[in-house]
Formats: sequence, C-alpha cells, structure tokens
Amino acid sequence: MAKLQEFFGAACTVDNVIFGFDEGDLKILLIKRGEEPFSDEWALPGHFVYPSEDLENAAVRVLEEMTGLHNVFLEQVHTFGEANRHPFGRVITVAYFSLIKIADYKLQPAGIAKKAKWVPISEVNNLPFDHSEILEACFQMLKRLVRTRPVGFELLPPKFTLTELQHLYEAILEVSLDKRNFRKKILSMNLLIDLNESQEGVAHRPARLFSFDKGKYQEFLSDGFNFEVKESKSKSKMRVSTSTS
Amino acid sequence: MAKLQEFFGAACTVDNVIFGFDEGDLKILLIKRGEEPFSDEWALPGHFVYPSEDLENAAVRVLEEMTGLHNVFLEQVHTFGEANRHPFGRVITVAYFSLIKIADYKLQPAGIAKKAKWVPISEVNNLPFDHSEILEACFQMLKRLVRTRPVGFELLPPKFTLTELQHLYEAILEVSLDKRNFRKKILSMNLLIDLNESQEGVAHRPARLFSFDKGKYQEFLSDGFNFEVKESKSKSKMRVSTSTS
DNA sequence: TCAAAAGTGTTCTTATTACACCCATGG
DNA sequence: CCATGGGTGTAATAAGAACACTTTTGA
Repeated sequence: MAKLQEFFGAACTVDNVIFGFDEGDLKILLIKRGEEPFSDEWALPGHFVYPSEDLENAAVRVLEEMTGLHNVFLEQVHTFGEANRHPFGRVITVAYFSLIKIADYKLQPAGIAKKAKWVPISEVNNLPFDHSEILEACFQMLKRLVRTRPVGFELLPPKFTLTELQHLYEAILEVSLDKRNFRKKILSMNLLIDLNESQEGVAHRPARLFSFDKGKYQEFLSDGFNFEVKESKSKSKMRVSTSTS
Repeated sequence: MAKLQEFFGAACTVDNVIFGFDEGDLKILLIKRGEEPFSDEWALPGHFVYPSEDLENAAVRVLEEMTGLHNVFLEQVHTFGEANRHPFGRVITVAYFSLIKIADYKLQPAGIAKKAKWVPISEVNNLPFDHSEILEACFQMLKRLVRTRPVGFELLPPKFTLTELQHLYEAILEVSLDKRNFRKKILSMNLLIDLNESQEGVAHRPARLFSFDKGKYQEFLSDGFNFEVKESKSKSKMRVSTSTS
C-alpha cells in the first residue's frame, strides 16, 4: 500500500476545444506551442491548473487568454488520464469545449493572433499528445448537444439568416438537411425572432434576418428540447477530409 | 509564472457510483470509510489513482474490489476539481458510474459486505466531500443514458418480466409509464427474446420471462436508439424522499 | 436576361398517445 | 372465490419525411 504522500505527485491540466463557425465551416482554434514538449507544433490550447485554482476556473482562464472573451459557453467533456500520456510526468487533463462567435473573436487585439489560427475541423490532423482523441470526444459532444440545446445562439452572430442556421446544423451533424422541413421545425419552436430586416448587397434575393429569443433560449437551455433531424434522402453529404500530410 | 515543479503536487482519485436494481428500487452501493477524513461515514467508494496507473484502470480496480465483478458497465461522468474540495490537499476526483446486477453481487464472499450497503437512491443523503453532487451528476447521466442505450441489460438478471423492465425504467426516470405503450415500444425494438417460460410460485397469473438479444444489444450500444418516453397522463409518480435526518 | 440563393405547402407515412377489460394463479 | 398482477388492441392525434417551383436581387 502506497503512502499518502506518494499520491500527491501528479499535475492537472485543462485543454480546450474552441469551436467557431465561419464561411460555412465549423472550425477550431489551434495554438502554436511555445514550450516543450512539442514546442512549435499546433495543438489545442491548454494549461496547467494552478495549485489553488478551481478546475473550472482554469478552463475559463485559458479561454479568456485565447479569445479575450468573457461569459462564453463552456462545458466539461471528458478527462484523459492515461499514465504515460505526457512525457514530463503524471499529467491528467480535463477536456472542455466552448462555443464562440468568430466575429467577436476577430475584434480582439492581435497579440495572440500570431500564434493562433482557426482550422476547419475536417482539416485538423496530427495533433500532439492525445489531442486528436480529445478533439474527437469534444466533437461528438457537440453533435449530441446540438440536438438537445439551442447551440446556434453561441456560434452565430446576433443577426443571421435561416440558411446560415441550417448550414451550421449541417456542419455540426455532417449531414444535409431539407430546407423546408428544417425551417418548419425551427420556426415552430418559437425560438427565433423575425427582425423584419434583410440582407443587403448580396447578388441574389436577400434573406430575412433573425435573432434568437433570449427568453425562450434560456428556457431551452435548462429544459432542453428535442431537435431530431434525419439526413435528407435526396442528397447526402459526406465528411470530406481535405487534409494533406 | 509558476515553475513547472509547482504543478506536480496534486493527487487524483476516482469515485464510483455503483447502481443496482432490486425490489423495484434503484439503489447505489455505499461504503463505510475506514480512513480519515470522514472516517466511519458512509460515502461513495473511491480511491487514489496510483502514480503509474491509468485513470480508467483505477475506476475498474475500485469497482472490482467493491463487487468482485469483472467486465462491468462503467462510464466516466464528470471531474470535480474545486481547489478546496479535499481537506488533505489538492485532490481532483473523476466520477464514474457503473451498472451491476445486484443478484450477481450477492453471490460474492461477504468480506466487504460488513462495510458496504445498498441504499435506495431516494434515501441517500448527507454524503461527505462533494459526493452528493457527484451522485446527482451520475444519476442525471443515467437518466440520459436510459433513453439512448439499452441499459436494462446491465441491471436486470438474465431472465426478467416485462413488468420488471418497466419498473426499472420508472425507477430511473422517476415517472410512471403506460403498460401497453411501454410493451408495444420495447417489443417493437426486437431487443428482447421471449423465452417461452413463466414465473413460478407467484400468487397471480405468472408472467412470461424474457432475456436480451445480445446481438441487437451490441448494435444498440454502438448506434444508440431513441427511447423517448412520456409520463403516463393518468397517474403521476413523484420522487419521494423517505430520508429522515 | 442570367445566375444564385430565398422562400413557400401539401400529401403521405409513421410514431405516439389515451384508454379498460379479461386472464391465470395461489391462498 | 377473491386478491393480485399479467396480458391485450384500437382509434385519434401529432410529428416527420418527401418533394418542385416561383421570387428577388445584382451583375
């Protein structure tokens, strides 16, 4: 039997999969590591948890350092604790994922921008540590979440079109959806407010703009909903990995 | 900025919510602690993760020590890492939950039985540490899981009646269900095998016995299903806390 | 006038809900 | 013969799925 002291030699980190949606693509934020191990490689943003820092607070701290944003959607996903997952010693990592509006991120000073980049999720590969596994777990979590919570609110700008919202769902779920059925369903939830405004300057019929109803949104956040979607039969959409080695 | 060394002073534990189903009640296994802190109090079974032990393995180890059972359903739920949650230092705990057949457990030698007991979930209260919060998280997880995975297989004996299965769902979801609708739905899944056997020695019409179809079960385990259930309109069932302080 | 995306309804099918009486057994 | 829980079907409603053409704008 080990003595109590021997158990207190581990470190804990948080790693954060930060999702954004831009140009029809679901993306995550990667950072170029400045320290060993894996210095100069692109990895998930993360950091050690300080000795007297709450775990959740560490995740918030990393997120705020990366994005400059506060009050961001953040949820714990899974903890990875293989004994040899980190070369420097026993390091257990807790994975979080968060959802941000990329437009907000872009307004931030460029301090961190030199060492951070948004990468479409289909193009991410060869992450160091067990970060690929972490990403996969977070992506699965997002897929699950999108069917029970009105997640679009976190990822889209304040005003958006129904097509943008549909594309978001398609990007997350990796399916294609029927336009009429999607609209019927999402509108029947009374979650959206029709702003009676239209897009401007587009080379086609301008779309109506909508925003989320914050009251309804909070309701759905706590109670959940059931957004079951089935891939539309006609045209199927495959996940394309455009990554090259 | 802290030095690397300063991060390596934490300990990691696992805590395990072990669910069983018996006498129509959903129960969990509690253990009488043999060590400080909270010695002699009833708590969730758990233990430190050894320095070179995989996290998941620690959860399996605790489970096997407690129950003597192998290959048990076990899933990670959430990690609790408030800085001051443990009086002895920085201890982060990873919560797991598992599902066992209480009948199997009862066959085990009674070594641990003196310091362990099954408690109906409605009667659990005042657990030490943040164990109440951990239990709540695991119970929520079980509720979620029961609607997407054929969880009954893990909790019921090899042969069971449809009413027993229904009572299991009712205990987990804390609702009452319509008998006919429940049967129609569960039978339509082709998950059950009608054994063409009947109960014996009951003071009423004997019920047919069923078992799970292992092939179908595996399929549902990986693909999931959608067991949406709505509380039956006529008679509602409230969660009754029979605990007395 | 063309290209591009927006917008819009109906029919069919499937799943869910509500609901009440007879049956088999042991005591 | 009574108490107990087992077992069964149908009609009404709601939700989901399939599907194609017209509209508005800028270039």
